[in-house]
Amino acid sequence: MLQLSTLRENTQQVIEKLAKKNFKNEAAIHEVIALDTARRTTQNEQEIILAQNNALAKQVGDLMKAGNKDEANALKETTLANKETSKQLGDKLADIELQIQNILYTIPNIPADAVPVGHTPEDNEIVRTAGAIPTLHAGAVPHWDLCKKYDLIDFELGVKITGAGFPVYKGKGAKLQRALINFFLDEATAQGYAEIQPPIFVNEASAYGTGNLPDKEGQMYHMQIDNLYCIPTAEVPVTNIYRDVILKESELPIKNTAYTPCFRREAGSYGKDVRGLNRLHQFDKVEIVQIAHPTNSYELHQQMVTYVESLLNKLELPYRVLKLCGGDMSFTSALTYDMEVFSAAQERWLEVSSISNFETFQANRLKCRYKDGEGKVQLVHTLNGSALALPRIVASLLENHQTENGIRIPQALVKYTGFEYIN
RNA sequence: GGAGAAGUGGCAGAGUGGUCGAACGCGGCGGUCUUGAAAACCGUUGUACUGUAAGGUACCGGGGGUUCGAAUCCCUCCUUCUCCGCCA
Repeated sequence: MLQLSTLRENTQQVIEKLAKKNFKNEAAIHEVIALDTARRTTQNEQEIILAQNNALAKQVGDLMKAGNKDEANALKETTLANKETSKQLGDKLADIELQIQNILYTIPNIPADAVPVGHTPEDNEIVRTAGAIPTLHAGAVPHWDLCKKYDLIDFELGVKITGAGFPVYKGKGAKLQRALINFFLDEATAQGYAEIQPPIFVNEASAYGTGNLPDKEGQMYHMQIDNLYCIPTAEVPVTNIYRDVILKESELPIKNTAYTPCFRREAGSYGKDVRGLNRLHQFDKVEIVQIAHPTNSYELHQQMVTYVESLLNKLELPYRVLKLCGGDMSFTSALTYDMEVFSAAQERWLEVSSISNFETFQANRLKCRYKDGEGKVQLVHTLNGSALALPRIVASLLENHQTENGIRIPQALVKYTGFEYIN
């Protein structure tokens, strides 16, 4: 959620910058500014009446004490009339505030200057490509065939137990999952990220806090009986730790990492995008989150990218780093890098991580702030990234490292799997 | 799930209808003293909105109500604690 002060003070600039995100609803911005003016007028009117009533109430008290009942009763009439007016103004104020909030929820974050112009994924900027794309042996197959061949992941069994998109990991497939989770957590911890194990269901307030509500209502599983949501990413519970918190400047940056299962309804996905491990309803992910000082958040953002690259290098996977264009970025992000690995048998790039700086957009909604040197309260910057999402890593790992004699486990992972080959 | 008790500032803890944004203490910050530190002493110390400012308004778990006036009374929800039941 953008700050009203930003919209009010830099209206034209904001409109121009939002064009890069294909946001064309200028009217909404003007409307919200007008509503804000109305809000202040109304609030002022109400506060004058409230102040008057506060004074009158004191006088009534004094008169009663003095035994001057008639005069007290006369004052009471004014008070009661004021109360009625104040109530009406209060209702009007609440209505205006609701309208303001509803509009603010529809305005996306301002993209950073570094964000490339563009509308589709084709317009994303390839920052760099690294790692050698392997030449597979004749007869190499996509990961879904490998899963079946080595009995690693059973998709049909998942359908029986739950439904499509809920695979069952078996044997070395299950062990590989556990190995990757431990590997990612250990690496993150070594980089100074404090490990968190959060709840995987969150309440409504948390879902609003990170902006999953109301924007992505239909994308989350919802448990109506207790009004809880299954998290689509650890970002939600971890970032909400800092909801309504005022931090000390010296505490920044806060670095957290968490492994959680993630749940996504993925309504509207179809075809080759959902084949095998490419898109699931339940998957495992290790997330990294930073709560940062605004002055160095972009530096930290780069460090996060470098860190995720180090993971991909250790897993010996070819990857590329994309800087997302305005049209492909998420609603809440100011700058996003996507990491894609090349899945050699499918011969396509798969997104395995998305690393974003939200600047104050999320912090404003979360009310996560810090107190600066002068004692003033300021919004923090929030950042997060996957490090990493498992399914597509597993897909590319199986495909890229397949040999005629089995699937080779990258050296860095062997101490976690306990085996060097899947065969 | 049943019965009872309680939720006040960073913490601890007073306050049961008006003068309470809230005592006292601890902690934090600033200062005096000291070669330095500790101790002691003095001062200061919530958030938001609004206003150029002075100031005003709101907030004592959340929401609603009674009253001229609510931290204080009533309703409701949430949370915590104690006991019982159930249970990985």
